[in-house]
Amino acid sequence: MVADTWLEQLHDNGYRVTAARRAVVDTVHSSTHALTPIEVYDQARKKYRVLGLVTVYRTLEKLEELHLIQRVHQPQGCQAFISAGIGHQHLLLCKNCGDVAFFEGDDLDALTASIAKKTGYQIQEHWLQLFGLCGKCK
Amino acid sequence: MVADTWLEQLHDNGYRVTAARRAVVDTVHSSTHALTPIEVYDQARKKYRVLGLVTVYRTLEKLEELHLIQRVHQPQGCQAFISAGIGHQHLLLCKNCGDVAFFEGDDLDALTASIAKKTGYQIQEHWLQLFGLCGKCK
DNA sequence: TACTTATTGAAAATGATTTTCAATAGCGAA
DNA sequence: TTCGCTATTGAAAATCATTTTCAATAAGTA
Repeated sequence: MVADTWLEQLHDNGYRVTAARRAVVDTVHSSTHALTPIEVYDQARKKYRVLGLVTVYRTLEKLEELHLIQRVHQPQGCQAFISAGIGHQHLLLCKNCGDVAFFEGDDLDALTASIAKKTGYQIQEHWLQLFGLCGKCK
Repeated sequence: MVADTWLEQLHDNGYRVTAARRAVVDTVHSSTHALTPIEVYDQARKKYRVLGLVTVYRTLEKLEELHLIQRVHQPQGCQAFISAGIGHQHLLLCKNCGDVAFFEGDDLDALTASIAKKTGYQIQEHWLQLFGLCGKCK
């Protein structure tokens, strides 16, 4: 299971690898949908019955801190999480089924330079997210 | 006061123009920072003492519905609102002082075409937000 | 001016998230 | 392998933001 990398990261950062964390990590790692804490809880409990919702919150917090997962912002809410991807990536969300695709290769240098000039801001970061319909839903 | 436009819009859409709504509209309309409901409440109460927090929530809801304000997504949270701007605009936020600038003229057609081809998605919308330091803070 | 009814603020209800706490279990050291 | 320290656990309680309920009030039209 590739989720092992996440467990290693937890361990390497001084966190213990427990059955509860394994269930949460497996669930989030393997999902192509952004999951809310409750959704993670429901799915992870199939793997580890006695899991508590509190532990889901605490584990998501640590995974986010280690940049292994990221919060997904959507019109309906911003409580869902998905894998952080590797390197500088952005998200593309299917408005119909909620599936998430990653992409990279956004070159916004020309745009940010122009905006910096116009606004007088020094631009440091950008958030870019696309919405549409995935191959199956369109 | 230019906020009159927003009051007119409320009125034209069948909503009544009340002292409470005037206070909320004035506050949000004149702010260059994204404000949370509580922040709006605190500021608007200086203009209208008996204002209730519930009315702030209800008024923000209507302003958003009329596309006069928009929700601002940030790492610290997504409860803040700011004027919606006019036409297709994006936000540029100062990480230091929280000031918000608007910009337009993002041409992402080439990017979205390329992403669409790679991912098989049909792209419909994009969210773009920049972070940096404003002229004063940099 | 009068009347209809949208709007109000307070209090209660809800829902999500966080804290508290005693019991348990990881995992490094011996 | 066993031991012991202490991070982690789940349940319950606490907190925080937001929404609903409701009777009193006031906007705006007739």
